[in-house]
Amino acid sequence: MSFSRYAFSKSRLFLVPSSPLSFALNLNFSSHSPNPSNIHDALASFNRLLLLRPLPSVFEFAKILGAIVKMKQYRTAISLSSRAQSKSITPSLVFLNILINSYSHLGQMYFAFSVLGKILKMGHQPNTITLNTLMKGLCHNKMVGEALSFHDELVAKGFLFNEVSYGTLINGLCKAGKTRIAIDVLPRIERQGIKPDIVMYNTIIDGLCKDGLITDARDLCSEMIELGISPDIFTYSSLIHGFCSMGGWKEAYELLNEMFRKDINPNVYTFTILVDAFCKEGRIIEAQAVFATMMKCDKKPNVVTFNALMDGYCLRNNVNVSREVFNKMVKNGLAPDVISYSVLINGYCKNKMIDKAMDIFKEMHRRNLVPNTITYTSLIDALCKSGKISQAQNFIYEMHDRGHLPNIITYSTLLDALFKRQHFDEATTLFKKIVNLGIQPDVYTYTILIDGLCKGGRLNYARQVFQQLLMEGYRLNVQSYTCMISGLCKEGFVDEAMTLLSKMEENGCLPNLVTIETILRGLLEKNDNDKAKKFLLEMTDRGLFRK
DNA sequence: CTAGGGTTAG
Repeated sequence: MSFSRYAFSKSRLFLVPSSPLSFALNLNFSSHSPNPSNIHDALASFNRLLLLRPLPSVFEFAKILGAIVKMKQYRTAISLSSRAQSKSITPSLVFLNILINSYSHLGQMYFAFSVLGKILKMGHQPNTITLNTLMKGLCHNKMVGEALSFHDELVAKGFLFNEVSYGTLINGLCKAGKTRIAIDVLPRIERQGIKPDIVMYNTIIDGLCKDGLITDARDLCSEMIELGISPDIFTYSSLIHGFCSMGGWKEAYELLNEMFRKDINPNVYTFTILVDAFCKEGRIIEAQAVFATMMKCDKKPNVVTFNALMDGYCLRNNVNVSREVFNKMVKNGLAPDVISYSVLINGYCKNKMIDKAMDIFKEMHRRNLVPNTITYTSLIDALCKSGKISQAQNFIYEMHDRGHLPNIITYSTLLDALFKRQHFDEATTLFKKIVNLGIQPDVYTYTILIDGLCKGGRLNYARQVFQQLLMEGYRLNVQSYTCMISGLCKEGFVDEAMTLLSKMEENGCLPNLVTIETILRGLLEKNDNDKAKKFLLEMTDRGLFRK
């Protein structure tokens, strides 16, 4: 795909959204801060500049725009830039680069590229920052392939990229789940005389950790060290995160000690990773201890830290304490975000306190926070589970209206609800609808489907789906296999269930206690007591009852 | 005054 049509598009396409009312002339002549640190000061400075005669240079305007973008107020940056331009400020390259960044953050890549068009039309030469910003925008908006073609197109025209360019592309690839391709980038850029640096290595190390390939991540880290690049706080945070999420507490602890030895002090990221990891294991006491240590080290917890802790309490069904943590965060001067509210809503929902959840939902509206697909999904799940299907349906409509479309998790929730309420035909129809919408079912969806079909007396249909998935080599998990095994046992096909048990192990999926119990029960129900005894002994010998 | 890496929710 070529981007030339973006780059050379007519400037009439350069439409700017209308200015938000929020900054209706905030003229504050007394505050004379050259580096505004809050949005009101920034707006005031900008307005002041616009009133000066002669008009200050574009440099001054770009400086404020840069500060506004650092505060993530992209819409404001865009509005201000169009106001400056309407007052006959001629935008500089830096000014326009900032604008590209703002559009990219808002997901408006078409406008971002029309700014590139404007740059060319004005006779500016786009610099590496311009192009890197565009590539980053494409990557963040799920267009990594386009970012790569854009890069190739420019290389073909003789443009030279730098370390930041490749750091951007590598990150885009990793975040798109294409870590292997990201790794292949390293030798390729070396041939162009660009040295892989610590950012690129850290990005890939993090990607490998997230793929569960912690050994590969460690190997890559060693490779980096051999090249004379020492791991930094980013490297350690990613590796510690990787180990924690796989239960490798010993290794995580060793890495932490290694950090201390090297005088690399944990920061808010490192601490939050630990708080979160302990919370997810249900070890809330340890999470609290990390939190306390963090304060002692004079590292301030941020919203993310508080959110992780709140979720930890919710996971232990302690939604009231979670709410206290929420209040504590506010007392600490932090502003709860969409995730804080979603965690609380989910906590109340899981405890069947839907009214409380709805109160929080309204409160978040009052704070001008916009619920997203995840927030809605929690509510929909709770409503379905308590039989309030029409209310759940209303939320689905609301999601569409607000542009937060249901995703596979939302649909899986609905599918589960329909099966649990034994609306088998509606459930089957919904599954077909999901596929028709082009939404890829995940392993949870398939498990819900197979389980629902089995329990709905449609074993043959379930079998068919399962066979299909096995043939496609789809990575099913222990729950999926166990559902199918359970369905087979219930209809008396215990031999087939045992064949499937071998099959799952062949496919590298170990049975758990539920799987074994299911088969055992199947055998006993058929009065195959000898077989049951033999099976039990075999499983005991293999140590499958430990843990 | 502008560009790349690590933390949270269903």
